[in-house]
Amino acid sequence: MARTEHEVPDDLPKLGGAGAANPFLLNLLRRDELSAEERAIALELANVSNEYPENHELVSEGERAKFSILLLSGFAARVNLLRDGRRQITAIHVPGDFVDLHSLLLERMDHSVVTLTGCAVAKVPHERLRALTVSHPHLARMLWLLTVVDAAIYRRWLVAAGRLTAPAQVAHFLCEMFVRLRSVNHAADDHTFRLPISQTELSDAMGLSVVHVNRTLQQLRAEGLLEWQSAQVRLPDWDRVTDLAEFDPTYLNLVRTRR
Amino acid sequence: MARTEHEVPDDLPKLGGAGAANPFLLNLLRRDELSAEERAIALELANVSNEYPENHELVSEGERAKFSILLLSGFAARVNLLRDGRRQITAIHVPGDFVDLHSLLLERMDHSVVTLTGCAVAKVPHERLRALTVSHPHLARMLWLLTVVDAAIYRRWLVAAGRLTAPAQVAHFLCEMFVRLRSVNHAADDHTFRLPISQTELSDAMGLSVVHVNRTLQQLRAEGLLEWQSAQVRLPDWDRVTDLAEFDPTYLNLVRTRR
DNA sequence: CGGCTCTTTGACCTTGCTCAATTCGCGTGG
DNA sequence: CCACGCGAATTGAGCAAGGTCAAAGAGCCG
Repeated sequence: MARTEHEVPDDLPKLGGAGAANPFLLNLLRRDELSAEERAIALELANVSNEYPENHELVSEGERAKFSILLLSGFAARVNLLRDGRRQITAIHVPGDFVDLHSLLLERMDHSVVTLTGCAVAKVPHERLRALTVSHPHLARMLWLLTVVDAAIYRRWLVAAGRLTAPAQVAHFLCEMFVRLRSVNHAADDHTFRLPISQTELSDAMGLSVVHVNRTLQQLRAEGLLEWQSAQVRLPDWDRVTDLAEFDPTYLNLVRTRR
Repeated sequence: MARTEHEVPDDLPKLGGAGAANPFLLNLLRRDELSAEERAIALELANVSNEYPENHELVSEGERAKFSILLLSGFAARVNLLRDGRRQITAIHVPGDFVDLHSLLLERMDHSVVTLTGCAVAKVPHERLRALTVSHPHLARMLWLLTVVDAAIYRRWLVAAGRLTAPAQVAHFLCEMFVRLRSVNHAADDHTFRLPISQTELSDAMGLSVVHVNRTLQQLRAEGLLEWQSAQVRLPDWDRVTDLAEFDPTYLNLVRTRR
């Protein structure tokens, strides 16, 4: 995880114009170019949308899914429950994430996906996706890429959980959230963004206790690395916070290249 | 992670006959049926093999890979280094694993892959794989599946790291290794298998200190859950060890179904 | 004005870490 | 055959990060 550069690339293209409002398309366009036809299909996949309230189970453990869920607005979490009721959140999903693409290939869900806020989602039938792997291989590779980026994020969370102190781990998470949200135009350049998750949820994601997360946040605040009030987060000192977290955004693959 | 059944399916097909000796083909055949042509291609991918000694860096952090590495024999690890030299192993790969399939879609490697033993590997050019996504969509989906299973394993490691005690975490790892090795015919039905990794490597995978891993192993031994001498591991009480670890093999997707 | 959820605090405990030293297994050269 | 070297496994002692339990504030909505 040696860093060659700390900074988020300041040359993140603004990607205005058609479809820029659609976070899913944006997610793809950050990483490769798409033909007009591919863009049209992507927009169509993200078209029909259902609304769900906070705390709704979008995907249930044990089920055999018939469609994959694309998150258009709101936040969701991948949750694993333990016998004694404790839980681990293995991923936080933000607008534009194809939350449940994995289920296309998994025989049976080994975890559930829950909304953390009200969410608008598109449900894409697996048949449709399977057909795309035949008719549009490049677009299919882009979807594959999304799952591979998910995997890269898991790896980074593993590193953070295994080898960083609590403050560094939390800082790493916040840096990641900032970069991911900014890539879909949900974060401002001054490192401010909306993060509507409770400390309990954060503690489940970090594998820490709520009490310790609370104290960790206070510590980050005291060191001038974090402001967080009523779901508004700001990272006032990006250089120091990325340094503490050993954060290097390479793993997010926010680079346009042939895939 | 509620378990519906602890046991590894005892009906794991033996999958004898042509190609059964090839762990990569086996890995695919455990999860779906393949046409004769697909089987031929899979065998061909796993054909030309290079040998590397222990502790060889197969993939280096920062590089732009031009081929993916398929592991035919031996053990390898995905490694992330931290600034201070500490490291986290995010995955252990066993024979048959398409270790580095992820690099097909990643722009630049954010971690390295290192052999833990002598290894025989096949290097598959990315061009070849990209062509397969066009010419053989189903086979491509099977490769996609392999990366999605990798992701499922990461998630499970996250749960174990975040919410299990050290003994349970280590036990979970050993259960997983057993099931994965058995699926490529590298483990016996009496829960014995060869696991040529040092306690230091295990500690890097678990995110624990070597000292603590050593004590944890002693504890598992004392409780009659583990025998481990000179790279031979045995789990004498499968029911109790899966219970301790809350191990449920569903996430490994060792089920033949349409993908 | 409750009632509810989320955040914060205090006190105390325990898991797992660090540092440092032995011991063991095993291959090598004498 | 045996001393030596070396990496890996093991042990001991003391410490610290993070957990648990329980209670007290804060913010928000009906």
